[in-house]
Amino acid sequence: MIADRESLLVAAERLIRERGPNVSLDAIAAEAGVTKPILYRGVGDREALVNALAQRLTVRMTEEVGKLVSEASDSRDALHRLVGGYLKHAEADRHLYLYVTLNGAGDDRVRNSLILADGTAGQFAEGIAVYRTAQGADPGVAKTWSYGLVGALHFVTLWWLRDQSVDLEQVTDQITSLMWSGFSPSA
Amino acid sequence: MIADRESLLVAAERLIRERGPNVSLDAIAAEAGVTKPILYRGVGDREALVNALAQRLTVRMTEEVGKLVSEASDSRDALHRLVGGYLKHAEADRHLYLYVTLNGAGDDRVRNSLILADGTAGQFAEGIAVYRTAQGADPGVAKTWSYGLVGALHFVTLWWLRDQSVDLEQVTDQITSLMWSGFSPSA
DNA sequence: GCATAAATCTACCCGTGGTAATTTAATCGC
DNA sequence: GCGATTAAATTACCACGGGTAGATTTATGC
Repeated sequence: MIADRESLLVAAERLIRERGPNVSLDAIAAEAGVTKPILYRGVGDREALVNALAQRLTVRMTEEVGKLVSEASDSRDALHRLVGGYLKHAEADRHLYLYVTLNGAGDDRVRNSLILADGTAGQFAEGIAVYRTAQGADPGVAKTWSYGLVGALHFVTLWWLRDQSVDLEQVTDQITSLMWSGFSPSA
Repeated sequence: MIADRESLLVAAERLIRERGPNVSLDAIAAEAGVTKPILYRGVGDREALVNALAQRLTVRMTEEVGKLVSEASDSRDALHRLVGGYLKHAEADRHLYLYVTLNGAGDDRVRNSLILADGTAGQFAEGIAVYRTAQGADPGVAKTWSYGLVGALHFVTLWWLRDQSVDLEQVTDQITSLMWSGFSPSA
């Protein structure tokens, strides 16, 4: 079995989907039909692996959610589709989503725990800046807002994946409402 | 040196503040002047320790932030004070904040990563439900919103602690604006 | 003062990330 | 085709952290 970077990452994704987010590097290497040092040569250490998987997950989610959003009738509907798409994808790929997002154990805990967020927030920030500029509003909030939105989405996702106490549509509506209109009673 | 639960937790907090969030249970036990099994007898396993520290941190933050909020002139000002107080406390106690919030490595990653959030979100949810009811709005959003707000606050905090690229007041204003008025251009 | 009981500590096990040393495979020269 | 050299992989190991059983000390009762 060949061991280029791509096949290693594919094997990692396959194993995580199948066995859950608690898989060792040994197990991943074995799944790829190689041993640990080869995995290291191909993708680097654990943090590098998580980074790579995060990037791939981000690309897929962005692609899928982007398609949904592009068919939206207006901005609020776009946000609604984004939220729903995010939740749906996280649920469908929950093990991988958890593997990528929950990795606070390294030396630099903050860095690790923001691995997925950094990528996602970057995309958000761009969109927000453009949108705000078009609205004649201050685009300086983009960075802060993007982390806030990603954080909100992420925590609601974790909570929802764990408890599943409400259905997808309801959560989507609720969180969309919060993000769009905020907490103020005017809405 | 005595080794009741309280002194063990105090020692843990002291060591984490001093040495950062990457401290072992061995080191914590040593700081308390005892050994690991005693630490286990007093507070339980690692998850129990994190839980206990999370609860203590939550109590302190709630107390401090609650005082600030109680002096607010209106609801929006209350939210603004809450956000600012949260960020300030997280910065002042950053190591402990990181230790408590970034613990996704156990068997149940989701559970661990929501340890602080569950407590905080619970408090939020109560307040939200009351507030919404008073406004004649649906209080059913409380649970979802509370996780969303905590997530937003948490991620902005992590990002801000890491980068410190904007000052506290600015971030506070920005995230308050997002939470209060939302993403919609009407604000 | 001695035996028993209760507390603590030392020593160990296991799993995981990361790497060095050993072995296997492949290439080159003849 | 065959031996020597080089490149590749594998095995074996180390370090470290969480968790616990067994050895040791300290305290209590007679």
